[in-house]
Amino acid sequence: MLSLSEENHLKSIFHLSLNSDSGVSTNSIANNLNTKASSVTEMLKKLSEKSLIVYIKYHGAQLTELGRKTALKIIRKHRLWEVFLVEKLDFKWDEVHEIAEQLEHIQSEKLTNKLDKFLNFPTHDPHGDPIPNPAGFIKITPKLKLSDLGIGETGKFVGVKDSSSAFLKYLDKRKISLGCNIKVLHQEEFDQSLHIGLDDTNLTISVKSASNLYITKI
Amino acid sequence: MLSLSEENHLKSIFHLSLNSDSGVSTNSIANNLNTKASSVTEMLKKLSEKSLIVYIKYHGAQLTELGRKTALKIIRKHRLWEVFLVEKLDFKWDEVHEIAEQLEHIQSEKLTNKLDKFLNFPTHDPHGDPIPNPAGFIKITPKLKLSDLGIGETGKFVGVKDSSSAFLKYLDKRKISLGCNIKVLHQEEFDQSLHIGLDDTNLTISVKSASNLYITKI
DNA sequence: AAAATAATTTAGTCTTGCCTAAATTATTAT
DNA sequence: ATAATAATTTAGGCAAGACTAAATTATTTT
Repeated sequence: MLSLSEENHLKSIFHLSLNSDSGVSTNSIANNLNTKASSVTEMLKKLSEKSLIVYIKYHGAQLTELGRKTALKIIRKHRLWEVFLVEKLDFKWDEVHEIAEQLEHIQSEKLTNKLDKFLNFPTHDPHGDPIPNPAGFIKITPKLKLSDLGIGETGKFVGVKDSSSAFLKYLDKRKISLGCNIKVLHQEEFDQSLHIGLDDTNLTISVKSASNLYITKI
Repeated sequence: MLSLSEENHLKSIFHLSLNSDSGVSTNSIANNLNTKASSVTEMLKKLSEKSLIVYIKYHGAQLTELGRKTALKIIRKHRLWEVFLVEKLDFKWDEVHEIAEQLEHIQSEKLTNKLDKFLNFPTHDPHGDPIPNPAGFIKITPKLKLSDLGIGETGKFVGVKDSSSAFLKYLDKRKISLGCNIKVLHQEEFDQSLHIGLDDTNLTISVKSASNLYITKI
């Protein structure tokens, strides 16, 4: 049985290792968990003791197969609970993260699997992220971006890749807000910029922007 | 924000104070929480600091109004989650306690109230215990006993008051098991013993036994 | 390649919540 | 009413998980 802190470190390492194939640095974990590097170092030693990570001093951590499965089981719970909160309890999909952060630590495989069934075995959470199976297996597919849609298709805007304030202001000015539906109307040939339809307005955005917007197909 | 341990101590004091109108003893709490008296003493000081209990050295603890409300909010969550587990996830009502012990500590009033609504504002949990309202108000009614039923009425057996092994053996021998439906068929005049109908058999039990069986009406 | 800078680890401390053993206070029995 | 027993508290310790400051190792710059 892992402690809450151990679980959070594993999860953090999992998420951070998606954007880098070498070891995950102590600092990035500390930053991710709002804690200090020295605290992370201690935890890395502990997780290493438990064969959940490979930890080489000064060179960060990598999940072992066991660690990866363990992380994915927690992530499975997180995402299932998010689906529950949105689909059954009518939460907005941007309100559920904090609550799911708590629920993901509830220990009961039976509960998780019954919840899965109750939700009719969903494959993705409300942010479009895939839900691992009971054994902690997941097919990692790159998240769908607006630029991946074809002409005529519609997606719901569920997240941003680069969340720099410049980009967020850009979205704000254009009234592109989380949760809104975006239809791809047309693509310019010369610069691949997209003409898109929002609720009632149409506008044009660059490929660069479009590939910064995560969406789920509708 | 209370720690998990603080919440558990409050809950324990609440439950123990139902069976005694003076202060709840240190030892009974320690016993209830599978911990040691000395640990409880420390926690009582802390809860007292926070105005959740009135604690007089060597004379146990009593909940303040604030402490009582706080305990009842936790109990509300516990019982709502139990209803969820049984009604929505198809758990057996005797499997849910341990899981609800974890879920009751999830912090989000919004979640609790949305869950309440989703469950259609249940008034009792699967064991027949009443569910406090959002403000932590509860109408304490003595739990329904088999001896409270009238002739012709049926109840589902949901718990025992005195759980001495003698009594449990008595039940076992008579094949009276948790969850079974019991119909009151007739009452003897001279000793008030009850003729009851189980699934397919009939038998007679004393008033004493009948008032040891908690039930919910059907 | 050495110096400067950044990242990481180590050492030492703190808090929470638990423990055991000893001391103190309440209760019960004679 | 006092002695014996039981309950409770105090004192002192321990492990987990966090922190700061100092020491060490990596990386970057010149």
